[in-house]
Amino acid sequence: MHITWHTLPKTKNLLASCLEGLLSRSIHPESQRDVRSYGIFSFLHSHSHSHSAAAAEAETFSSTSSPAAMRKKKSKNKRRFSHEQIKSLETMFESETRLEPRKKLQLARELGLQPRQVAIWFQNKRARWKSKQLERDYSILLTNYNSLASRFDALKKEKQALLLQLQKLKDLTQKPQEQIQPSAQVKAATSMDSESENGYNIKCQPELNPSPSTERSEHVLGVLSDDDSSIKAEYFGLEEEPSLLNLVKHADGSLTSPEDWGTLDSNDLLGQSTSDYQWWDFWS
DNA sequence: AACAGTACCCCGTTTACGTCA
DNA sequence: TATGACGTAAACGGGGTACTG
Repeated sequence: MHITWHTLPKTKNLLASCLEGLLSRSIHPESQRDVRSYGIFSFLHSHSHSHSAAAAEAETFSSTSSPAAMRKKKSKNKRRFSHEQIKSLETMFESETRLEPRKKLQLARELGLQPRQVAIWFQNKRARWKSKQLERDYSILLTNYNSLASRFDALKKEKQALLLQLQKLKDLTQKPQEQIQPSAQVKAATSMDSESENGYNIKCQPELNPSPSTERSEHVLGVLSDDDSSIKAEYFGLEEEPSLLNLVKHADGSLTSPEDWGTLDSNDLLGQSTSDYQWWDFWS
């Protein structure tokens, strides 16, 4: 038997009927449905039909229509699903993103598609949906990061102002130390514990342990060294979360590890930093 | 318990169509 | 009108997992 492109549909139909016969005798009926939607069955049914249909259309249109119209008509039926089919599939996808086998068969029957086509459409749809979801998540994260960054900058400025104030107060306490008697020092020290003029309660303990106080002020001044990344890392508690650190570093639009996104709840970014680490912990 | 067969999933890629400059 | 580039939907293949006999 000599098989050409013209005899191919007939050949395929012959093979398909043979396989149908074999299938009905050898495989449990419940299993037949999926076997029919796979591999050679899918090929024999869909392609033989689509090719013969396309060939028929080609014959119909070749004599009457322009090549462009013919191509349009041909492609319209050959590949893309119709709007009605897409609509039904979308509707079903909204209710459940994974189809039960029975529903898949029913839907395929209703839409005139192969069950495998429905399954593949759902697979592709899930992939598209996931991709869109990633874009949405990224957008949310970026928004959160921007608001957090601006909040951080505001706090940083506030901290600078408070440190200046602290330095002034220290100068005030050290000058009397040199000039005034010890009794006056105690008075000055106790007054330091009271509320400062801007409303912030700054605790200093120079009289109890002068050297740690000095260390602390050095530490504070060290933090003051405009090393934003170290400050941010410390502030956000990112030393324990390298992935978050990377996220912050790359939040300019170059997030490089999308596989980590799934584990990253955008709420954590705000929640963790605010609940576990207060802004005044900078120097306390 | 180990194994083969099957169905389904995800992921990356290919194929083919639709659109636009 | 034809054409090539490009985006996208449909389809495929491979690898993995769960289930069943």
